[in-house]
Amino acid sequence: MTDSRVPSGARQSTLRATNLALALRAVCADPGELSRAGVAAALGTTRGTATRLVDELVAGGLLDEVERGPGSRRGRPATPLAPGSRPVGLGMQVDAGLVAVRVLDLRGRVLAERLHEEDLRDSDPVAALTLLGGLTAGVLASLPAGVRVVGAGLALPGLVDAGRGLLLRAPNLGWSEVRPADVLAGLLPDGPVPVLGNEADLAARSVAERAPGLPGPHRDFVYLSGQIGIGGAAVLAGRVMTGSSGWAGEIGHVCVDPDGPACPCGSTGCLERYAGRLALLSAAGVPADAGPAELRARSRAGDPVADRAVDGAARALGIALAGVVNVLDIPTVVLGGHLAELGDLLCPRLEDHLIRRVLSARWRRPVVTAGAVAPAAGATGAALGALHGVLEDPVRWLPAGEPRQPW
Amino acid sequence: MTDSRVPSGARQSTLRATNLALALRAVCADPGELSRAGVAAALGTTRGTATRLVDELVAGGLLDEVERGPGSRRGRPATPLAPGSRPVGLGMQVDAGLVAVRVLDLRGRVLAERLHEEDLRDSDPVAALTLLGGLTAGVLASLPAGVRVVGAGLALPGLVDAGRGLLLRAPNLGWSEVRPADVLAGLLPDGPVPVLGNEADLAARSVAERAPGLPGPHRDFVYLSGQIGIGGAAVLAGRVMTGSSGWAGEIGHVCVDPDGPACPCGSTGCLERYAGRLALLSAAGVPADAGPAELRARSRAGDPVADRAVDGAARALGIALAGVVNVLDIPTVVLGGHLAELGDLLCPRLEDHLIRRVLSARWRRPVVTAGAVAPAAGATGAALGALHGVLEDPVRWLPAGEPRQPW
DNA sequence: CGCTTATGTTCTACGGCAGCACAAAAGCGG
DNA sequence: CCGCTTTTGTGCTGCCGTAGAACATAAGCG
Repeated sequence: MTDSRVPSGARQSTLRATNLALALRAVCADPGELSRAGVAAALGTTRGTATRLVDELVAGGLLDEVERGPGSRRGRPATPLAPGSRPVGLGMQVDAGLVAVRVLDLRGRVLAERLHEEDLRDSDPVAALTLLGGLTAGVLASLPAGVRVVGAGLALPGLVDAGRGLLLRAPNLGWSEVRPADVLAGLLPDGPVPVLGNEADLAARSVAERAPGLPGPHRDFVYLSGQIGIGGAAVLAGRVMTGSSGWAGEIGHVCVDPDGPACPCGSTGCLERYAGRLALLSAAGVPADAGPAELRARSRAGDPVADRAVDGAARALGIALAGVVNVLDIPTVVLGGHLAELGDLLCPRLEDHLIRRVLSARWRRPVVTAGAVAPAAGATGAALGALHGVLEDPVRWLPAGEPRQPW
Repeated sequence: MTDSRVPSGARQSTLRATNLALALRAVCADPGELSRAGVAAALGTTRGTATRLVDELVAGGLLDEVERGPGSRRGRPATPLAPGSRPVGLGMQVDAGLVAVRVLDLRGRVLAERLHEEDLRDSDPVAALTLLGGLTAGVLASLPAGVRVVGAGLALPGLVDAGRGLLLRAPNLGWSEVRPADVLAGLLPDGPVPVLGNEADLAARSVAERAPGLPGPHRDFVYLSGQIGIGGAAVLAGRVMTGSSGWAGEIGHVCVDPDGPACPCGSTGCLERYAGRLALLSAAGVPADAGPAELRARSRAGDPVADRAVDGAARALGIALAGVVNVLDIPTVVLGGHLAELGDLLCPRLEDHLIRRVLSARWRRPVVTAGAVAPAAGATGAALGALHGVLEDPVRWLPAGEPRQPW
């Protein structure tokens, strides 16, 4: 007997499951544009087969037949399909500055949300999670009848062990070895246990897709989440690379200068010491509570101290990101959080650094853009992640779907 | 009309193709250990189905029925299966110091090889490739009758555009915009066009698997190829991450010290300036033609200059690798080339640096090991890559297999 | 108002796997 | 030595899912 892992063989039912998933994904990638015939064309099957698949998905609520627009082509009019509106995903987030809950449906529409700003640095985990639980209970109670929560996710700014549902360490919250489900369980109605995820990974996911299966503006990019620290995530072919334990993306602790200042993490010259929110504001002489907007205003007004601080951050970001791009070959960078707020100042300078330091820049020019400045992007990503369970295995969510393997 | 890419739907023949591939992979992962019944168990199918699949693969030469050993269990003795010995992959390599050709079969056995050492720095591409073509023609002519070359690969130390068959730039060879197939085509018998690949990526592949589908000692690791420069590759779940254009892994040009020496690449303080073969030897005061073995001997004999050079290289490698591990979460490093030769000196020091600088080291300790010091690992990886085509789509290589889509 | 065109549905045919029964080839025990 | 047990390998039938084609449906067009 050996330990080699070979996935189990495909049977007839696998075929149906695969095609159901493909049909669903095809509609999700093109909401409202595809009919049964369109699905058939997209999958390369006959219309007969597509009809069978779509009918089953419609019956299970995973697809909706929607009203057709005023399009007037020849022939029998098609019945446009859209992702079902009943399955919804629950996304939650706890960050150093806010607690957030957001509910999305398969079309990426926000059905309900609640944000609560509060300084949670060095906070008590139980208190903060109790607050989150209360917000979540309220949001869930406000949902229209008939929706079905298919999954839940919780974005946290730290190292997470998703398998065991354990937050190992979140420096900016001051939390260690916290198991959020223990606190949330008592506050929420019976439902899916939230899957833990890293805030930057999930925020990146919200950039990679606008709705489950609906690609966003970029498919391959490095995301930089400027919170108090600097998190990151690499997205390749629309998939967030989480590494072998889910701890990938700690760009904030890439060494930018070995002789630089010490970092609480034990290393020296970490990127965060130069481009983290607090480090950047203090280098610019901007009070911490004034925020990046003030820094941006001062720099644009010609304040040399502020501008030098931005320069320093751009240089540090350039060194770290050049390393990342050299190693990963993903020459597109999307800035988030406070870095996005400084986008017009940072992007061109960052591009200059990257062009100089990236080996392949001559053949493919690196591009740096600022992402949308949306609050609690992690919660959106967590909800998207929850909904992805439906796209990956639609059979589980159809009436006849057994919970899992029957034996 | 949209541009969304949804893979085409699965039909009955897809099922068979999938199961053929799974059966083949199961045997490759456990050569000589699985019978038809074992394949059935591995795939979770019935023995009847497994028989059908295996018979087809045996008829096509992709599997062999081998003699059974002296195992004496109860019941009817099984017929052990092994990957077929007729399909072979051709691997070639051009490096700054050698030209190599190697032929592997599906069991990972070397059927033939030829190595030729020569200083090819700033060489003429046509001359070098003509030399390679001659070696290859000789190797192919020496192959036993009945083998079938299923693919070919060429490992090159530089940036490669595999899609267009173009070597963009190989600094240490002094080559730019070279199309090797143009030279090789006239020298080789009609056969598969060699697929270009980066030397480090392919060397990493030869660490990741000992034969096609047979996992090597590590599944997740960062490989560092110490040639004249320093190439690298990240392997996750046994798959080499080549990035969006295939240019990933340029660890040699990660910035280790922004105030460090200028690099011909345009950046400053690149890792190669500290730990590249020539930089390291010259810092240690060892003549370039003496090589890493001499450096190792001096350091172990207590030569302070040599030891300080090793320290400097370890420090630079530590800074760069800590960044890579922080970003990718792959806390296993395998050293190759001249770095492997210095393994006993470098590994412990490198681990110390990583433990200090890697954020997740507390939960998962980074490990640095030296890989086997095998010459022309890139050629082996190229041959493995060529053979992988068989594992991915066995139907193409079976008698009834049409070239591709019939329409 | 009939023709054209595209969509959606229904029916039969075919291919592939599951499940079962059975044949084959060994060891075990009297 | 022979029958029993055990495991492997091979047929056979039935079920399931898709392909392909014919047909029904619902529009626009002249």
